Amino acid sequence: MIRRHPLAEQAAEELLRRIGSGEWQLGQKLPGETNLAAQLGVGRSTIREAVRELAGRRVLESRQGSGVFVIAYQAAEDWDQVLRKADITEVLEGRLAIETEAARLAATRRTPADLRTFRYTLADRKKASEKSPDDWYVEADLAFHRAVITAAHNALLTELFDTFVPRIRRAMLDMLKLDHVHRHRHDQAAHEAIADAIRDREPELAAARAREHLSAVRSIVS
Amino acid sequence: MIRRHPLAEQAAEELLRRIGSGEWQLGQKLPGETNLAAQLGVGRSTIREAVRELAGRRVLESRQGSGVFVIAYQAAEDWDQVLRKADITEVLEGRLAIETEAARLAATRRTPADLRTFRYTLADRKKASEKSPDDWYVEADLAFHRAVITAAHNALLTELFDTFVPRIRRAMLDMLKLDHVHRHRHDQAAHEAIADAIRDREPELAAARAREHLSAVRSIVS
DNA sequence: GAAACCAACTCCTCAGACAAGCTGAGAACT
DNA sequence: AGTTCTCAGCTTGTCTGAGGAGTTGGTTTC
Repeated sequence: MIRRHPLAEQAAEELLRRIGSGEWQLGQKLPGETNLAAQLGVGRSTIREAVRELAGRRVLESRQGSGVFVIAYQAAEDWDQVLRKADITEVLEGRLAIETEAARLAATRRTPADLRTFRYTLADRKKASEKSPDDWYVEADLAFHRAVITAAHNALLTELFDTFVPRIRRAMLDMLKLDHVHRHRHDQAAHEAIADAIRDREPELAAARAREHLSAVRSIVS
Repeated sequence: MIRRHPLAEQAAEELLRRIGSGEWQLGQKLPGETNLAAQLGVGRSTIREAVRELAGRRVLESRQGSGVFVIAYQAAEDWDQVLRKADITEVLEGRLAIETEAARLAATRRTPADLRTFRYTLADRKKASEKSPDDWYVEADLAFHRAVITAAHNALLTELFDTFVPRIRRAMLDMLKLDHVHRHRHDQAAHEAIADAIRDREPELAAARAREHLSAVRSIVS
């Protein structure tokens, strides 16, 4: 049998499996390290590393002198993982939800500094849309969109967007390889229109324009 | 309660700090175990546990015979943690974004089964709104809102909502302790109106009603 | 030039020793 | 009796030395 994973990783998986199966309840203590090592047939330091790995994932917590305790039944949703596998259409719909609302909020909360950022990022985006490599263009586009989110002054929305960014970036790069047409034309104008609506404090207009733009993107990929 | 950090945890934090500061770039190799141990003034097994912890958090990856590599600049956002600390107003704005869009999508995608779920959950909610304890009422309310999200048939939005649920639940319970007035009156009607708009395939109406309802909730807490 | 070889690196695992901290039972005290 | 003190025996924390196993890059060999 080929061992693809180190013993410590296998031990961590085994512990996670047993926790999931209800062998140890929430808040309960696991058997001691020496005991576990004997049970799984590995050395004590191997068990320690397995426990440490699950501690990093916030499933276990070890207290010196007391023991190792279960603090969560399952690893917290790894959004990176979820997003990596998610259908790009679903991600775009999530993004649409967040960004539309962010545009609406931004129209009432934007500061002069936000407007300055809009100008800079839009200028960058225009330059990049002309003859830069794809990844520059994508970064410039994302920078503007992030500026819109930031202007909503809601840290939760910003973090949500940042979580989505890697997935969106990959999807955009894939898209650009297939379809170079839509890169130049009305796109820059659509972005400027969103910024204008936010600048003019028009929540509904900003939201509508953001929705329209992202709906267009969604209809390209689906 | 004071909490001492074991050396291995401190070492993990130090490594994370150095990675964040750009000392080692993405994909780059860290110095060897013996080297790092000497640098931080700890034993080799301590370094190994620190690395294992960061591996559990998907920041590092160690390959036997090759070395330890950086695979992410920062630990994936622990959303449980983020939400626990987040301002409830921000969470409600996030929920508003997701749920409004979900209502819109649901109006075009809802199945007969979804409509049945609406009827059941609305009936439960009505019953619970009359004389059940607070936590029943909250669960019944959340069940209906989850049904709306589910009817959008977008797994990402559903997972997003589920991530928010614990935080929303706590906030609702806190709210009900302060203000028992708004529990009965127009609330049930507002929920039924959302369900009706989805049933009648009216995306804009469904979205508007969801927005209105959640805006009302937000204005109560802020 | 290409394949085989090898040495020097890396992480992986184990065992043993001791330190540090917690817990509960019993002794000592009030 | 009730409270506090003490300590033995458990726990995890840390270090070290010894090999095992895999990777890498240079050297030798053909």
